[in-house]
This record gives sequence, C-alpha cells and structure tokens, in this order.
Amino acid sequence: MGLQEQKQHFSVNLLDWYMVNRRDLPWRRHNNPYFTWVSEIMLQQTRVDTVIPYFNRFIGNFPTVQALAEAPEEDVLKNWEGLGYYSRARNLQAAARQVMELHGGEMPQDKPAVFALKGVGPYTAGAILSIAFNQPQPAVDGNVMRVLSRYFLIDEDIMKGSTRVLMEELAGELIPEGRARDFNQALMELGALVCTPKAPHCLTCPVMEQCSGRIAGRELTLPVKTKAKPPRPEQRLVAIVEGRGAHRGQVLVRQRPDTGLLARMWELPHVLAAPAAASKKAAPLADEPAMALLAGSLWAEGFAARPEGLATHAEHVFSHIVWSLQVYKCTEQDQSSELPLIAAEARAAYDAQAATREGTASSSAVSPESDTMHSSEPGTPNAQNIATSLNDGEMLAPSDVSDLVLSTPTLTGKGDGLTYRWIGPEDMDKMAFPNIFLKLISSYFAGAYDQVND
DNA sequence: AAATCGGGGTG
DNA sequence: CACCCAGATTT
Repeated sequence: MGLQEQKQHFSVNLLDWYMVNRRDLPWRRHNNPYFTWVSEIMLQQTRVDTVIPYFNRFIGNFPTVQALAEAPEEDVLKNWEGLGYYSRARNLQAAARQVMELHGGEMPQDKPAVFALKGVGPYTAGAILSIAFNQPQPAVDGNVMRVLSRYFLIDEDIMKGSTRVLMEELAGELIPEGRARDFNQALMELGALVCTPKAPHCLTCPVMEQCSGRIAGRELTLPVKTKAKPPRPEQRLVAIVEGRGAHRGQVLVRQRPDTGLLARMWELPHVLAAPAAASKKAAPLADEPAMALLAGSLWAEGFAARPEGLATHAEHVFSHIVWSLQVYKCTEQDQSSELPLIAAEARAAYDAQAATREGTASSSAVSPESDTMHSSEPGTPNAQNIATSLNDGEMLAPSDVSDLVLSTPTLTGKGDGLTYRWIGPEDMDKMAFPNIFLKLISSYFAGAYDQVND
C-alpha cells in the first residue's frame, strides 16, 4: 500500500471510530475555550480519571477567566492540592491575568498569542487551537506519539525533540479538512483507550488493518523511548511538633519557598539526613541521633521542641527524588527555661551515637533545598539562621553537627525566610499541602500518633 | 539535550 | 516492581 493511502485509511477510520466511541467528559459538554484550556493544563502528565473531580471543582470555584484572574493565589493552589506539578496552577492563574490584560478576558485565537501564555507549550497550544477553535494545528502528546510510532512504524526515540517535531508535521498532514477538533481528540482517545502502552487492544482497533507496527509484530516494542534516570533517594527527618500552652491542640508547619520543589506549599518541618560518605546512599538514621538532629534544627530555627519518639515511617515518590521519611513526634517546650537543657540533651544523644558509628557518620543539613532559613512568625522565638553557607545535602562532620546543636542562635534578618505557623485542624482547608504531609497531619489530628515509643 | 517539576494507575 | 500519563520550563 502507498503511504498516502495508509494516511487516508488512518484519518477516515479513526474519525469514524471516535464519533461513536468518544467519552462524555466534563470539558467536552460545552464548547468553552476557557474550559478547554483549564482541562488541557490539568491533563498534562495526568490521567483523565484523576482530573475529572479537580476540573469540576475548579470550574465551580473559578467559572471564568476573570474569576480565576481575581482569585487569591492561595485559593488556586488549594484547588490544585494533590494534583501535582503545582507550577501549572500558578502559571495558569498568571496566564489568566495575561488574558485579562492583553485580550480583554477573551481567549486569544492566534497561535503566537496562545503560545505566549504561561504554561502553554507546543502540545497545549495545538490542543487549545484545535479543540476550542477547530484550527488545523497538531496536538502531539505522549498518546499521539505512541499511536503514530506504531501505525507508521517510526523508530525514532520519542524522548528527542526532533522526533516531536517530526510527529507534529505528520499529525498536521493527517487532519481531515475542517475536522481538527474531532480528529485531534480522536488521536488521543485512541491512545488512551485502545493503543495503550503495555497491552494494546489491536483486535478492536479501527486502524489495525494498515498498522505497520502491528503487521511487523512491533506493537509491543514501539514507541522507542530512552529510559528515565532513576530518582535519587533522600532520607529525611520530619517533626510533628505538638503545641503546648497557647499552642495547645496545634501543630507546627511552614511554607516552602516561592520557587523550586513544591513551591509555596505548606509542610511539616524536616531536615535532610545526608547520605553516608562511603556508600552515598540514603539510609535510615538511628532514632537517637535523628532526634538530636531534629531538636537541633528546630532550635536553630527558633523553636524549642523535645522529640518524644518515632511516630511513623513514610515514603513519597517524585519523578526525580524519593523521600524516605522518619517522622518524630515532638512536644513544644518552654523557650526560656528548658531550651538549654534540650540543646545539651540533643548533643549528648548525638555524641553517644556518633561514637558508635565509624568515620563520618550520617549528618544533616537544613532543608528545603539550599535556601537559608529563619523564622518570621511574630510571637515565635527569635529568628535564626542555622548556617547560611550550608547547602542541602552537604556533608557535615559530627563535630560540626554538635556545634550546630549547641550553637547560640543569631539573628540574620536577611534572605528569604520560611514562614512558620501553628495550625489547628480548621486551618487545613485554607492551606495547600503536598499529599504526603496532608496524610501525616490528618493522621496526627485524628490521634494516630498519640502514643509513641521513646 | 538534560534536569526539574507530583502523584497515581497499571501490567 | 517498572512504566507512563492530554508536558512545560529552566539550565
């Protein structure tokens, strides 16, 4: 068969199949460019079933571009909580403000203007232009590259940028006249429902007859894709600090920096236990030094807390990092009278353990990442900085750690400080937390860590 | 071109 | 357990 014939077979049969088999999805019920836009951002690297409830709630709370543009960013982030890739939420709102200022609140319809919106790349621009405005632009995502690589037996590595460009040219040629809206969605629908990654349903595929990949027996080996680098392991020590006195019934949380991992999300305080010098692998730290490090870090950030014992272990997997968390239940201590005692005990506990470990034992650095830290909450103890030159993941000699634990906090009054807050259960519905901390804090408020072993 | 950026479903 | 998902942005 000729290539042109193969292309026509594909377009005609795929489109016919889609008109019968298309799913009824919330963003397909109205032809609203704003709905299309929001859905496409949410669907980036995220499954349809996951997105549906988020989309419905988001549109309910922010029904128009203007409503989104005028909302507090905190509310937008809260609506994104648990969906991941939180820069999507912040970019989406920034783009809504772009649309208000540059386009009077109406979605632009020309490619340069759509592409210029924050968070809109090659795929999403094509998706918006074709789905919302029926413009003959390709929308090449992972589904499309998988379908095309199989049907046309394309051996190019789909991780390469040049391959995506090649696919876009091909996908553009396949769009039937005047049918970009349906055809582009058909292409993705086929990838999601039939031409699936591991076990494609070739027997029910509308284009199986002329699928070069299937005919060659290559449907399971396509697309060609270089393997991703495995995520690096990190051991982290987490504090659930139970408030006393004025903070009774509350727990200590902090907000992450404006950029980087989980930007502007709230979390429990935690420190990185640096990998052992020899193996360079993250390994659990014994409870005593772990609690000493945690007490020392909290102290250095302006909080007096006594670690009581291990509450639980937890794991959180990112694309590029795996957090193994040791979670310790701590209690807030009276600042003036008991703090020196806490520091001394922390040092004694650390030294006792360090003596039993060979060479350079595991140690810690402040987190998150390389940001310097100090408390900025009025009413808390003095703002301090543990060590401005200390980067996340750097090694510390045990003696340095002891010094840190015993060091007298000093005000720096500079740099981007993290905001710490004491919160109760009622505060959880306004602040956005990553899922791992959402679970840990909810469990704490539910009484799950009431008794710990110390 | 390679890293960074979440979280969960699937075989 | 590995793989991948309606990718974009930064370096």
